[in-house]
Amino acid sequence: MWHTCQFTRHIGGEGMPVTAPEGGRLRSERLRKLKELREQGVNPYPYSFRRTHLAQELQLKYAELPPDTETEDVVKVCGRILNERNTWLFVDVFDESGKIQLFCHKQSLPQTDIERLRLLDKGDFIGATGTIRRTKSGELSVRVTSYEILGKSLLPLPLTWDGFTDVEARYRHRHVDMIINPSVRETLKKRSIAIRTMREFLDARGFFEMETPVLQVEAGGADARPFTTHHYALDIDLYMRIATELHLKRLIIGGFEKVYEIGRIFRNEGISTRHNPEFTMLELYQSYGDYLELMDFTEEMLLHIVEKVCGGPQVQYQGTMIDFTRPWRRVTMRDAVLEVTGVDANAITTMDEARKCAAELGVELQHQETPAEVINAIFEQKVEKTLIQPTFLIDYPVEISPLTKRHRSNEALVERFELFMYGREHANGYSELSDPLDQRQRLEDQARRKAEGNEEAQPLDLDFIEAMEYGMPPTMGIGVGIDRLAMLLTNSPSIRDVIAFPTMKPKEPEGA
RNA sequence: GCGCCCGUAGCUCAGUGGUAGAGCACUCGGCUUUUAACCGAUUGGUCGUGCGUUCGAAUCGCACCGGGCGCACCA
Repeated sequence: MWHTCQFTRHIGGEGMPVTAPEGGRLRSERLRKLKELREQGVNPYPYSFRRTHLAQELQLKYAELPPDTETEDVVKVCGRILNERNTWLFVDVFDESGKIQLFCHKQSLPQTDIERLRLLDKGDFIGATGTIRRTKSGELSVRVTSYEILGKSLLPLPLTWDGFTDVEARYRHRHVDMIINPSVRETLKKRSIAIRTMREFLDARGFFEMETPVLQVEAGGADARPFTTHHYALDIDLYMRIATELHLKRLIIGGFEKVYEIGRIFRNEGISTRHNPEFTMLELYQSYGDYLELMDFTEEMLLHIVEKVCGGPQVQYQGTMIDFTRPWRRVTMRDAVLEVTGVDANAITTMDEARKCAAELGVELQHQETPAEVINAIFEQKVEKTLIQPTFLIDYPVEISPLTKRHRSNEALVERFELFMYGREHANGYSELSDPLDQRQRLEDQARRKAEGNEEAQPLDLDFIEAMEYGMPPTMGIGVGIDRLAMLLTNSPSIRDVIAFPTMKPKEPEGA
């Protein structure tokens, strides 16, 4: 797309020389104005501006000021010009808080300043000094007595009546998207507040935030394909982490009793409205707790965040009310599958029975080796989408949970839950396996399967197993997908909406 | 990885085999000291890229690039 190429060339900054492209007429106009400003001795990129008020502060402070009223209150405001009317008589300036109108009348401004207005463009940053007034038509304004350009823009913003809606252009030029579509900033602000609230919640309970390695020799702790990278000095390939689990548990072994990390995770898998190759996950571990206590803890934490960000225990997501009021439903995997499909996991003991059952339900199978894994596949393909309100699915088969403690009353199960909302997995928690001999056996089993070609089976992390042999307390641990939580809290249909700069494939092939 | 759909001016979109268009934006002019998203004129395009079919391709075919949605994988 030609227009995108132009953006890429000038904003994308892919190391290409910045030359005026063929047809860069709009940009040329602005370069002309920039030159003219400099010739007049005006620095189009000055160093600072000290404002007295944000736009929103003025709107609140003068909310009662009646129309067609002048004051002598002098203020200084600054922001980006996004609209202009009546040949720069009225100028709409936006700062982070909102809009304030500038009133640039020749009675208040020197002639040179009036003439210089024609060198401004929509998109420029401006700082203005003047008195507060409300116009006849009711718009709160600053009657400008002096102004200065704070940053000249060279590229035109898509400030048209039709808006800026091209999805690809919006994601590739997110800074433009944020300027044109304020909801983008609102969404990212809510995400930020959610994460801040989460930190405050955990810090208030005595947790320590930790930072564990991103670059790893073996990427363990989850079932996923990792990214590979290379360290030149050591001349070794390294993996980007797919989870923080194993290192955080080593911190538990090392004597920390409450730790968490809110960190970027990298998984080399498909991209969709619910998956970005890099995403953010909270993982937390607490000694001496089990998965039952952890479910209570999770309810409390997420409810707190929802109330803080959304003002109540309920959120409207894509037309569906999600209610976080405690307690949340807890259902075993066996019961959930039984309810939806009529299949009783306990009645299926052989792979032949399991395969037949899956085929009847139209469930596709891949690496499944045991009936339990087939039941899990049936759950994922048939039951998961039905879990709309917050639901803890509990008691998973041992085969698919190599890091989880066996169920206290059933050897074939583990003490694990996953939290589902709107048919999507949002969190995964369990009573952490702390028996080193059991752990070694289960990871060896995973390693065998990896060797047999299952790329998502977990590797054998000998450092981790050795650490556990020094002794590990009973521990509860959970991972929470921050991006998906942010989607729910902001009613965002795509994960890309809650990520400032989502992963995009380059427009041109490498080396082109 | 698979399926369906999309890519035309800075933005939003028409045009589906016969001279590349509209609105907004930009530039110039007009009018105007309280709203101009006005009026007039101008300007602006390798029609995503390439190869074909054809007298003639934005339009039809094939391949490729990029994107959206759904499926799969997962969080």
